[in-house]
Amino acid sequence: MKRHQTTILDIAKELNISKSTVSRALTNHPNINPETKKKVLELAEKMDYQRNMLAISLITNKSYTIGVIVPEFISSYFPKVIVSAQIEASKAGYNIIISQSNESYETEVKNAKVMLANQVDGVLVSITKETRNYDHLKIFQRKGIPIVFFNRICEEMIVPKVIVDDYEGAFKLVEHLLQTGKKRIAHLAGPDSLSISKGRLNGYLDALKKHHIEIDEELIIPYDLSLRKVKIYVKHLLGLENPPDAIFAVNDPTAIEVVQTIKKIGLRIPEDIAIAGYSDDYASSLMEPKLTTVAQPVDEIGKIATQMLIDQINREVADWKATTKMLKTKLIIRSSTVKETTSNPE
Amino acid sequence: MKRHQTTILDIAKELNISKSTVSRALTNHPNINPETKKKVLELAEKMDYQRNMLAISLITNKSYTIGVIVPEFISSYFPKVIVSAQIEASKAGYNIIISQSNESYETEVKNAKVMLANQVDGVLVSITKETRNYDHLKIFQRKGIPIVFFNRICEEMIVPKVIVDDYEGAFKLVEHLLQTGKKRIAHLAGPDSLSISKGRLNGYLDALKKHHIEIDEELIIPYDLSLRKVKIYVKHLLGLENPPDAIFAVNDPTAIEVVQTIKKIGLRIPEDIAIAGYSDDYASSLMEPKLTTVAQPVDEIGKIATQMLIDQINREVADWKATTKMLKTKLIIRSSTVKETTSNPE
DNA sequence: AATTTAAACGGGAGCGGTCCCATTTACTGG
DNA sequence: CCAGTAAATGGGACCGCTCCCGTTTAAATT
Repeated sequence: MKRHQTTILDIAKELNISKSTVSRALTNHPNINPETKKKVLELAEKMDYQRNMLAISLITNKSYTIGVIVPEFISSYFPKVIVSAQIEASKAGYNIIISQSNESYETEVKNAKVMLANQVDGVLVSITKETRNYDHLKIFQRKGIPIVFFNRICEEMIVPKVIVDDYEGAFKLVEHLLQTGKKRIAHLAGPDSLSISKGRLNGYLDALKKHHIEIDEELIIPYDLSLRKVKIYVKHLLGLENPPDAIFAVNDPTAIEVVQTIKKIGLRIPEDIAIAGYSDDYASSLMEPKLTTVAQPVDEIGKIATQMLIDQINREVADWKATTKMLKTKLIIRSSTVKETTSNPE
Repeated sequence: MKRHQTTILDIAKELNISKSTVSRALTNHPNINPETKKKVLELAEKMDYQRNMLAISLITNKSYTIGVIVPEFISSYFPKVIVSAQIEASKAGYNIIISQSNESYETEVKNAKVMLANQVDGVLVSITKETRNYDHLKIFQRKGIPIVFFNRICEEMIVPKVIVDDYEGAFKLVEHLLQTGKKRIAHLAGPDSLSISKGRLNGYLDALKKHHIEIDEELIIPYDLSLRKVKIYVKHLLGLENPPDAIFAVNDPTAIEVVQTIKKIGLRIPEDIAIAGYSDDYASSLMEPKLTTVAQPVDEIGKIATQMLIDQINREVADWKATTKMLKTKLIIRSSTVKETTSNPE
């Protein structure tokens, strides 16, 4: 459908002035008569004038747009981070283009190109579980477009990152499980292409070591985050001759799936088997039993990542400090690991 | 940070040809020697060339970008619709700019202007609970930029809309409650600026009428979707001399909040009081008791809305058929309304 | 009165592409 | 051998705007 634009030239003609003057009125330029300015602004309003950011961005080589690339949109984690990022970006006058990769490397690559083509001033990225090649992201670096990773970072790229202390979070969680008397703690470990998986796995391992629990490789299940497979793994674990008395899943959606499976089988949670997850999803506090998990400061993650990005954008030259900001997590103990939470007055 | 762009002129110089020829190579124009084309494409790849969509959009007056304006991002509803919309848009070569209004009218207006300034080819809109003035959306119409509403529509604008049969969904739900023997069904009704609220309320009223249940105004609570207030309303309802034996909340997040409140008070669900919601949120099937609700075909909504929008965009002239597509809902009966769902083999 | 100075505005190049209209080159047929 | 034609390329206007530089006008200074 063809559409027509009101341009500054239309305003200029109507007022019998030059487009330069109109431009000055619209951009708060000092060299302009306040009366002329007033006239222009009024007419602009009346004519439904909207500045064409494409033209402006083309000239100024600045789009005031930030790209956000996230792997998925189904868990509550990324939407929450994005809301926070959007609020922060908005404060600095930036808009956000969001794209979700559907956990597909191909889609991520495509989305990155779109961001490039649309001249974003910077990108906030969390990679998919499939991403093992980073060329599509390194282009940003080569072109001098700032990039900040959060949550699912790319370790080999030396750029700013915002993460949480996954190691410590997992460590505390596993210690908690041990304190409740559990001895055989299984772990559904995420793909080792993701640093979060590694961090959580190492926290798990070290907590066991610290408490002199022998590590049983049988209890560590490599898992690619496909929820469909959870049921199989759980049944496999329960079928072992020496089955686990607790399962620590790499994230909450997985833990929720584990709980559903266990409930269907008929075991009691947490008496027969305790379950814990990671990230404190929206549903985790609502389900029965409520899920013990490690909460991440989602708002802060979105806020800080955006601040770091805008900071980079505003820098004259690229000084690759590339600080990695690591935030603390919080262990949230609920009824999936302890029989009755101390009565919960609220 | 200053950055440099590889332009078609760089390629042209390098190859000693004109930028017109380079352009032809890059755009699959027929009038070009295949060998020249090959050379150009190879060099472009080597030089990390990325077409500048800003420049292209400026000329062609087409951005291949669709704006999406949603009121919130916290429930799973809108993210799901957006994922589906993005997939559909992508098929047609369109990208998506998403903005969420945080249920704030002001933010929605701002976001609409951003969409305009960024020259979107069309917009997909679901309004906030506060929106009562539609000038910021009518601008799109005036400028000939197609707009399609979904879910939270603007009734007074004659444009394509994608909705579900809220009336019927609520009707069936309330009939179900009556069939389980409930007699005094309360309704937490949404703001009447939203058509969905009205549809659900009318479904509720008509279902009661059909079954000759007298309507008790006391049981209909006007509610502005602020979850914090739910607790107060529930306590108020329970404190009535003739309290309800069922509560139908206008949406799932509210119903979930109702359930939490009732559980804390100590009443049994559904024996003492049954609870039902609307939209089948992610958490609804996980909580205890599982929530009876009315499911919406989210994937289809996103898909159809996007198709209708792109269809409008591709039209030569605006022929305001403005069809409203109404989709069917599905009643999902769970344990918040019936004691034990018939054992659930899966 | 002549000159300086500042305020306000106009003109035009150019951002990175597309696309129309020449122009050049090579090949065909009479 | 030359007009006619098609294929391939070049040149340049233009999309809507910013921004630099030059011009006009009026007030201030000497």
